[in-house]
Amino acid sequence: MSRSLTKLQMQVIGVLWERGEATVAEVQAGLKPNRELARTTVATLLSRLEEKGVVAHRDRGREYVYRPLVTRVEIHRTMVRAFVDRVFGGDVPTMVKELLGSEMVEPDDLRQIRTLLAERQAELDRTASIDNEVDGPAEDP
Amino acid sequence: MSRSLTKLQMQVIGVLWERGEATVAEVQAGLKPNRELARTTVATLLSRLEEKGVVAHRDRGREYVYRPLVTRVEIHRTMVRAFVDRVFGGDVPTMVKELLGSEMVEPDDLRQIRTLLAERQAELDRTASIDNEVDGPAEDP
DNA sequence: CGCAAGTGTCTACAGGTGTAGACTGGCATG
DNA sequence: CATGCCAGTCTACACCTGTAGACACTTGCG
Repeated sequence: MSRSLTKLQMQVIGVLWERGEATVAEVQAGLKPNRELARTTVATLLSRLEEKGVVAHRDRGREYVYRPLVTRVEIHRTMVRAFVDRVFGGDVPTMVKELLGSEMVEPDDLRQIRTLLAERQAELDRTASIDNEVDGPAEDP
Repeated sequence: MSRSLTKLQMQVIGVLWERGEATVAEVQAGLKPNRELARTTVATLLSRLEEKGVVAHRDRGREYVYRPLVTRVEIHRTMVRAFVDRVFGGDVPTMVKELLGSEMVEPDDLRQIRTLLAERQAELDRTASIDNEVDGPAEDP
């Protein structure tokens, strides 16, 4: 479950993530700044997302109130993984390399990324040292 | 030029990248380990890639020899950019965060990424200091 | 010379996506 | 009660992608 979503689908479920839940009209309004879509179009999109199992609705009077069934982070992870597999054969460092070369990373981004990386590394180091007790020494001289 | 490619399209052009150029039959053979596709299917795929402008062919006797018109790195960059825009609204740090949280990054990957990052930062720092010398406080000469 | 083998072309179809009009039924208001 | 607004449903259509069969043409081989 929780397949990859297209840009438009992301925008639609994005409105739901922002608000917690929303009617078709509210989603349509929430999309407004970016796209002008007919109400029925939004309804179709939501129905299809429901078929895919990523959103659900409940009745409220004569209208439906949709809510997301998957979190943003879940979708993100699924999609990043699929993307890296698809395009880079699962090779994350290569992807990072292209990313850094693509002129879409600002110095400030870089700082943030380094921080994240340090955190993640600390985490892994902790795990690794626990592993070492069981596993024996690593290959690093 | 050089839109995003699907997984299958990546595999097809991947054969061309590997070999420099190839006939339909060669591409079909090159795909073999992964997918069994009819010759006409491969031919269709190549024609469509040609329409998109990412490959071209020349005649050699009665067969076509296809070659890539874009490099792997170009495609990678285009696709990473499109992906980050589509899924993360262009927010690279967020993507990296999800990436690191997605359990697909090994300690060794982490080391490589940190190195890349350091290099890139050094590069940006150089550029920044040059800018400062020329640019000073305001941006208008 | 005639035919098999190999090659490109055309056409087709199913499934997904973006987009929306036409249709239907209920509810509020005059 | 009648009428129109508003919400959901159905149907449709164009375009992209994956897949491939039916055809036509060329050429090497017997």
